[in-house]
Amino acid sequence: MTKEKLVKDITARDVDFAQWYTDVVKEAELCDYTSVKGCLIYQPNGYAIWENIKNALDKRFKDTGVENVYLPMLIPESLLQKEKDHVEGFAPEVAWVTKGGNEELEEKLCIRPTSETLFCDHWSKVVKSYRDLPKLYNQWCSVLRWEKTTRPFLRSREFLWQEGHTLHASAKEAEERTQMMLKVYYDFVTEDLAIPLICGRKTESEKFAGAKDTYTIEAMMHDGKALQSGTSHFFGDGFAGAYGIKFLNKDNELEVPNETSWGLSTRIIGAIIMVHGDDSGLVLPPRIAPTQVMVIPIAQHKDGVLEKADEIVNIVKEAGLKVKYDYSDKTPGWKFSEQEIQGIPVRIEIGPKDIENNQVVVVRRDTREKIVVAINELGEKLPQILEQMQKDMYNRAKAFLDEHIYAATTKEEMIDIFNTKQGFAKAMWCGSKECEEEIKAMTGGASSRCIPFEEEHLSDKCVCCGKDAKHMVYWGKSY
RNA sequence: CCGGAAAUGGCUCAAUUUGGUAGAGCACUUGGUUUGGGACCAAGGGGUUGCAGGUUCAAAUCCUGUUUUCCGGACCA
Repeated sequence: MTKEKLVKDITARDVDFAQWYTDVVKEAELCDYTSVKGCLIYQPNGYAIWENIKNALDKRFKDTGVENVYLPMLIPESLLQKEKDHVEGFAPEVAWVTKGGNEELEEKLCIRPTSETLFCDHWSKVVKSYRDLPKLYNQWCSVLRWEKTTRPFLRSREFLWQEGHTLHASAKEAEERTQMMLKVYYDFVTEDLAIPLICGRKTESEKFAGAKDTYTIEAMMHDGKALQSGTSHFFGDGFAGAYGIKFLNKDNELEVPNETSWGLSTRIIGAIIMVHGDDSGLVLPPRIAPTQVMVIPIAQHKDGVLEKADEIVNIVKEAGLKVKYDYSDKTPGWKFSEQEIQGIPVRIEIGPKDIENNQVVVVRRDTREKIVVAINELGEKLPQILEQMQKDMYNRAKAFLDEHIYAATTKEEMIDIFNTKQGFAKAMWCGSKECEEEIKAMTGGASSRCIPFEEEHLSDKCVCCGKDAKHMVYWGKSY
């Protein structure tokens, strides 16, 4: 029973991963398409996941002193163009507003692809003194990037995210903040989403447009491809300089402050799907699941079953868990499938046999393990089961990640890894852009994911050109 | 942006090859029987075929354009 495919209409994951992903998104009713390419409707099941991510992450931000703000969605062209690398990086994918009503605008307005420019413009007006620093701002909003290829959650034109922007008196403080926020992402994604990560610094060519350093958390999807799941950038004083932000320090000298930005988007929902999902649909980590427990009565027409189910629902509620029940006249099998497609972490089956024995059957979504629990112990055991499931999900994904990282010391090994295996490679690198490009070409698209904080010494030479190696790099094909 | 496929009730598809007045299954509504892995019977409601032009006595069907989706590639979070 455990391996059997119990949910129809979902393509098997190992048969066609891309189609499986699309099927899960659709069948779990996470989002729906609209008549504008790349702009999605987040349905209740999908939006609720985002709300939970938002709440959990927002709390972690605020614990570090960050305040929320909201800036406009329109940016004048002249403002966008002040930082050269930035505008070059984003120009190909910005959308423009050129008319207001029937009147042509004198200056066209871009719909924000990200808001560095607006934050800088604002700070250039309000920051005067070292006493005004640091600024620790974040905004939850949507941004627009005119993507050519779109996929639900992974790459849409409009997407929801948070963008944090901070301004500091010293480069050191800004660098610390950059790392601090990466750690916030790391903790959140590994602890709450049960997704294991590789993290480190991006190479020069993979950096954010205008950043001095970009740090990243990278997750491995079930098909072995990487998903950049969150980034934290250190800007130095580049943006601040370009936008004329200055402050007087304690010695009454004019200084340019240092800046950071960091973002995580609805893309992470794609990671949850592709790391934890299976042939029956979504599997949500208990801590982030909008509904943690689904109560399904069996033979509900019989006397006392629904009353007992109500009792169970109350016990679960009192245990502090998010619970739903399904008393519709569908068959139990249908209800089981529905709960599984949607990835609700556990269901509770309660029928005449259980009532007789003062018990319920708790079924874990991830393993389908059936656990018989006495009703008087349910309130205590259920949170333990969910917590165990959260841990098991992380450990399974972590084992998968570890098993799919392969070391390479020669070009041949590198090519072999990406031709015959799914996953990441780790290999030494000389630091040149040319080698990154060559590796990408010869492996069929593997790019450098990051230079990890703790590098291993695999050899003395670059895997590509054979010159002296500077760093160990994780490589992978990515979304 | 390049290559391939597709768009027909809410969903999956048929009818397109050979132009002739849209059909099925699922879903939905009502009634009944069921209920420990997607139940069954009966009766019902719902579509000017993605959009815009064109050819024709006649277009879901042929032609042109366009939009969206899916798959693959280049680009990007």
